[in-house]
Amino acid sequence: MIEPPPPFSPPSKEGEEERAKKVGRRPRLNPHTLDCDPSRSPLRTDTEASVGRNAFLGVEMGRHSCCYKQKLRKGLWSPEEDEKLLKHITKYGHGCWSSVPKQAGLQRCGKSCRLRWINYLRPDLKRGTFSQEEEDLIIEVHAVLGNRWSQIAAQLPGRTDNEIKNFWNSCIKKKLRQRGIDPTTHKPLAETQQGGDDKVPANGGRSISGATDLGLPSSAALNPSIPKSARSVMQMVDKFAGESSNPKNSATTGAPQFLLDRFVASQDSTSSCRSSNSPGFFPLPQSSYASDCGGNRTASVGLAVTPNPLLWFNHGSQLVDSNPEFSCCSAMSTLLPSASGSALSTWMGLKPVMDNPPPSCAGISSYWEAANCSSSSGSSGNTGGGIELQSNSSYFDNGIFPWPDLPPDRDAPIQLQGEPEDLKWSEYLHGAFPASAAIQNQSQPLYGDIKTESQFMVDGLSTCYLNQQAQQQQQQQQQQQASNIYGKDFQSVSVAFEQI
DNA sequence: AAGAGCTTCAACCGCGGACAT
DNA sequence: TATGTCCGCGGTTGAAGCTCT
Repeated sequence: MIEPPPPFSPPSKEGEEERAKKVGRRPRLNPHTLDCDPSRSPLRTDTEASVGRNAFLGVEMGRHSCCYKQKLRKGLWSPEEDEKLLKHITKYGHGCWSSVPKQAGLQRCGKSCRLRWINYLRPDLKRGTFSQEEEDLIIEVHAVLGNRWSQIAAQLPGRTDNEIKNFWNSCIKKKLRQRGIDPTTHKPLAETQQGGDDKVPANGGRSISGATDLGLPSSAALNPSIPKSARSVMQMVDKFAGESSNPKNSATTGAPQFLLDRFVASQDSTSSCRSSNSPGFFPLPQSSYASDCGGNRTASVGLAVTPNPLLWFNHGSQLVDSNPEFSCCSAMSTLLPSASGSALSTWMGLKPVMDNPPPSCAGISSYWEAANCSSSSGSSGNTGGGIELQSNSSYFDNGIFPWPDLPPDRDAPIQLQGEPEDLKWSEYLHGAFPASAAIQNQSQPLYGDIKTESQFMVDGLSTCYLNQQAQQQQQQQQQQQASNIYGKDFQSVSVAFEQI
């Protein structure tokens, strides 16, 4: 039984209002999807796009190749365009993006369609303000990943890289500076200014040095007495070094070293805190960002804030198996439980493998895969780590999204903070775009190789924000999903992993 | 009331990687 | 191996809306 996607939450006016309220302004009126009443719209209508970036453009330097063939629209999307794209992708999946506009009857390039879908129309998008937990998580993950927005976004279900990037640039940066923290280095501004280089740390762009933060020697990673599991981390670091040579990754060059430092530190100093089957706990300094974020918050996820001076990450230990190499990966997942899927697999070139993930790690395992799925759902496989959710006749034979048959809880959007403004997909189908309702009964794929969007990411990290009971329920669901959806992939990847 | 300046964020641009031929 | 195509990512742009004077 394939789980249906989460209910579609179209961009909601209330969400915008909430966001606007937070930033102290009136809600921005977006006539495209927030409100289709053009009388409210200060923006141009579909036929008014004649100036600036909203104009029809012909061939232009730098345009994507698919844009050369015909005059294509640019600029803001009209409600009609949105509806066309939404209907098309909902019905057929996006397949090859370059063919989407043609198939959907849009005068857009595939790239633009992809962007619109990913950033605005995707059913699993969460709208509204960023919660404090999300904000903290962004900061923490940014400290490790740098400006890898897509990977950061993978840690925040329902958020897009663009959204996070904008949020970072417009809000978080400012906040951090106000707190005396350099948003680039995540170090105190005074320190970075003294160093004379407030943009790029002297260690080659390392955002955070765990050893430094902990007052530990960064050379600890080179300690010959470190256990095998830590050495395998070093191997991963070595592997990462290749990637870090890429200038684009310079901002995060030190992340694995940072992980390694902490791993070693944990091996050295936390033995009394370790469980028998856990390779290590990772002490992290108290988030310096949490100071004015309402001190009582206690997040249940690794990269979140805690009132304690040190964060101790315990992933439940059942994830760890007897294979020290794997244990090492598990340890990494402990440190970065949410980053493990996309980030770590990218860093390390490894994928987590569990043939039969135990309940305790079902959420993680499904997340790992789901994160990749999410981040590369539109990919043609070039990420190497993602699992493509190819369209399957079984998906379509019964209708793409058979939500009317869902039990009530299936219709409840998974929300971090509870956002009542989020419309349910079924409501949406009968609301903003009534014509879309017919989609449910139409289901002949156009392509032989369609990447349907009907399987959006399993909401792995959201468990961090749910209460424990809901968390357990969701983990069970995720386990079920993981075993159902990715069972074959687990098996195949498992074989591959054994060869490592 | 007007407009300058600022903020927000949707969308574009260009690059690099993966893949096909 | 070379070339072309496609995709995804991160940086940037600029319109819309807000605040301040």
